[in-house]
Parts: sequence; structure tokens; C-alpha cells
Amino acid sequence: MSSETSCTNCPLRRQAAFRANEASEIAFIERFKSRQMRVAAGLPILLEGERSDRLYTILSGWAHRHRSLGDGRRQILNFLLPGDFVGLQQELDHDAMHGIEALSDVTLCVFPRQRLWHLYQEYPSLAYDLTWLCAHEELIVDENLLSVGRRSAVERIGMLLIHLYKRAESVGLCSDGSVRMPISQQHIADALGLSLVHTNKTLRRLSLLGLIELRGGALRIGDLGRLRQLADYHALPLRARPLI
Amino acid sequence: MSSETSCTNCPLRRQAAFRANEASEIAFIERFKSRQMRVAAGLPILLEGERSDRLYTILSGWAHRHRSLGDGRRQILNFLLPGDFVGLQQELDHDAMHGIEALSDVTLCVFPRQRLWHLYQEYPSLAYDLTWLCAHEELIVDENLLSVGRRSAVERIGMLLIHLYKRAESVGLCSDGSVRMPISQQHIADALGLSLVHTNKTLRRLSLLGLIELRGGALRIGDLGRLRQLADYHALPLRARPLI
DNA sequence: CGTACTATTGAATCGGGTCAACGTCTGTGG
DNA sequence: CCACAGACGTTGACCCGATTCAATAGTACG
Repeated sequence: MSSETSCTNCPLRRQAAFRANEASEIAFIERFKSRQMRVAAGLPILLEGERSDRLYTILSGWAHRHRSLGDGRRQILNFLLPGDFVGLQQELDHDAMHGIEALSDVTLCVFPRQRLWHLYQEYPSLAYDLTWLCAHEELIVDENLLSVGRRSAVERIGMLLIHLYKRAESVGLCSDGSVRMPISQQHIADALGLSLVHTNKTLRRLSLLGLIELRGGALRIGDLGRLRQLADYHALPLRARPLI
Repeated sequence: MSSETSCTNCPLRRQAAFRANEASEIAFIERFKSRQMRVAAGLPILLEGERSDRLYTILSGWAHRHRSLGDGRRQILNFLLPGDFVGLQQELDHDAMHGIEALSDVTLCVFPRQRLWHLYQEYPSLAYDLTWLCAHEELIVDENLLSVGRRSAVERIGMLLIHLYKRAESVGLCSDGSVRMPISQQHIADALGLSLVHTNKTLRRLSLLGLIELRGGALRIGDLGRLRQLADYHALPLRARPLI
């Protein structure tokens, strides 16, 4: 197998955020994986309402998971970063309730859903990991729901930016106190249930207060302490997460 | 084992909503289960921030899962009905990010988290079921997030009432076109990110339009077709769900 | 009966939405 | 090299859905 697709040499495994796996587990993942796939920024990975028998791990790049209403109103449910696993939410014999879209150019590891059952039979530790990943994603959606339901616009944006910064940092995407974030203000608005205009004004306000710097697609947090307090941020565990 | 705690005779298993299990699986569940537990209406099952090593299945009654902010603002994340499984969201060595509270008197099946790993090793089919349940709960939270982020107050309430009605119906809690719902308007407001006052006025409006009847804690849907259209409701799969 | 929780309603207010322009940057083709 | 299109960001004016405050009814229960 080429080094490009070898799970043993997976660049993500070098990140401290992920827990180590047994060699046998990694070997299984390598056999489970059917191929790698690239999706260009802005293109769909999964269409809302589509039926799919694939599972994915994000190897590199950013994406988002979203649902929309009949008239086009759209809600981003969560953002997907390297190491995130997607596809469990949908059932084999049902149309997907959500869509997935690449935010930057994305590389995905593709797994055939048909062989998922085999994983459960042969590698209980990996099955356990999958459940963990699913539960953890739910925590993230929970958090976003709390924001959208109960936080003010400033708090929501503060929250989301800290959250994304921390997550990106945990998978090694932070350099020099700054993270490249391939998301537009429209994406932030769609994730937080705000209008584009109000999102812009609020971001502006946070910038002027010196709490954040968001320029040229890169985010730097100016005053983490104050921002954290403002947004009532509570960290989720980001270490020792499984990687499949 | 007394018939009260026998999983083979579990009253929920008589409901068509749940998929049948092998006798061996049920026997395992019965051994996995440490005890049964009753919690009175209004009391906590799990406190936000508490550490717990228990997993629960709701055997009867209603509950809700919630998170709150430092200053007391509270968001209900989802409602728990008979057959729902809770506890996976939190990690063994972390404080719970959410709380769980009984809405009515609730009976729970209690499982020791320590033996969860044993389940994964010995009963991959049940492990698979647990992942399914986790993914399904995420779908419900997704849906609620879409509502809170993008639907108007009328749409949100329409959505939630249809959703709860359908779920209750699927586990046999509907009699004569009407469901007993042990939730106050405050709970609806907390679930939908609305104020109590506005929730009341909106409910009133839906009643006057003849779309719903909500009296004495019982909900009847007056015109499902129109309500469904109004709320842009799309059904989640409620059949053949696993029961652990 | 009194206490406490839940529902109801009106009035005033405001956070955020909508509309409408304008600016800025980048890439593209004449 | 410049003209133009298209995507994204910025800003002001106005409006509306939802919040907040406040007061009044039910209803359950000891």
C-alpha cells in the first residue's frame, strides 16, 4: 500500500490529540478503508436527502454538516475537522437528513458501510471508539444548541470562535497563535442562527474590543480570558480521542 | 429474577416500535442491568457537572436532558421517552456536561458503566445497537437545532408538538388520538429557545386556529396535515429501533 | 383558606432581521 | 493594462418578532 494511504503512517496519528491504537487495530482500519477521496472547497460531500453507503474520516481540510428547510433556510449543525468521523447519523436504508459540504479542499478516507458490522464483530475496541466519536459529536451539537437557544449574538460568536480555535489547535492547525479558518461570515451566521448582517456587525464589535482578530481567513484570539468569560465557554475534552 | 425486572417480559418489548432481540441478547441485558430505579417528577436523575458511572434506559415516564449557562439560562436539549438510552454522552472520567431531570415519575433501568466494555466484547450486536441509539439521539438534537436556529416561534412549537406526539405514539402512549404530556409551557420554552410569555401566546394562537388542543396535560393534534406543512416537519425513523 | 405553581394577557421595549447601498479584492478576458 | 463580474465584507435606516415587565386568573394541595 502506498504511503499516502497507509493508516500506520497517517499524519493525524502524530498529533497528541489522538489516542494510540494497537498495530492490529490500525491494520484492520487499513483494510476497512476502501479509498481516499478529494473534494474541492465548496462542493458537497453528501447531499441532503441522498442515500449513501459510505462512511468518512476527514483526513485534512474543513467541512460542515447542515440541514435546511423547504424554503432554503439553512442551519449548520457542526463543523468537521481532521479526525472527525461522519456517516453514522444516517441509516443504511434511509435518505440522509443532513448534507455535508467541503469548506476547504478536503481529503477523506472512505469506508464501506456494509463492512461496519464486521468491525463490530472483530474489533470491539474500534466499535467502542466509534460510539465514543458519535457521542462526542453529539456533545458538540448540544453545545451549539445551547448557544443558539440561549446565548446572545456576541456570546454565540465568542463561543464558536473559541471552540473552533481550540479544536483546530488540538489537531495541529495552529501556528503562531493563529489558525487559518476557511469559513465566511455567512457560515458563521448559518451555524449560529443569526443573519449575515448582524453577524458582521457583531464580529466587527469583537474586533474593535480587541478580543479577536479575523483577517484574511485567519483567526487570532486577542484576549482569551475575557472572551471565554464573555461567552461562558466550558471546554470539551479534546485529548485522547479515538481516530478511525 | 422477579417479573418486574425481567427484560424478557419487558413491557416495552411488546411495542412494535422496537426490533426483536435474540434470547441470548436479552439474557445478557438482564445480567448487565444492575437494578431498577424510580425518580419522582421534577427531581434530577443526573446533575449537570456531576460525575456518574451509570447508564440508564427509560422504562417508563418522561424526562429531559438539558444544559445551562452560568447565569441560569437553561436549554433543554431533548426529551427522553420510554426506550431512550442515556449516559453515553459523558465520559467516565469527566463531569457530565448535561443534566437529566424527570418530567413525570420515571422508572429507569440502571447499568454499570464499568461493564460496558464487556458488552462490546461479547455482544457486538448490542454494541451496534448502542451506537445506533447514540446516532439517533444526535439526529433528534440536530432537528431541534434546526428549529431553534431557523424556524419561527409558530413553526418551532408546531414542530416540537408533532415530534413529541409521534414519538409518544410510537411507544404506545397515545390513546384515542391524545397523548398525556407531562410538560409545562416553561419546558416548551426552554426546549425551543423562546420566552415563556411568547410560548404561551403562540400556543394560544395554534389552539385558536384549531391546529392543536393542549388541555390538562394532554395533547391532541387537530389538523396534522396543516400543522405538518406549517412546521415543515419531516419524520425521523421511529420503527425497528433497538432497545437495550 | 393560603401557598405555590402554572397559565393568560396587555404594554412597552429591544435585539436582531430585512432592505439597500457601497466598498474591496480577485480572477478573467478583451 | 484595464474593464468587468462575482464573491465577500461593511454600514446605515427602518421594522418586527420576541423579550421583559407587570398584573390577573386558574388549579392543586396541605
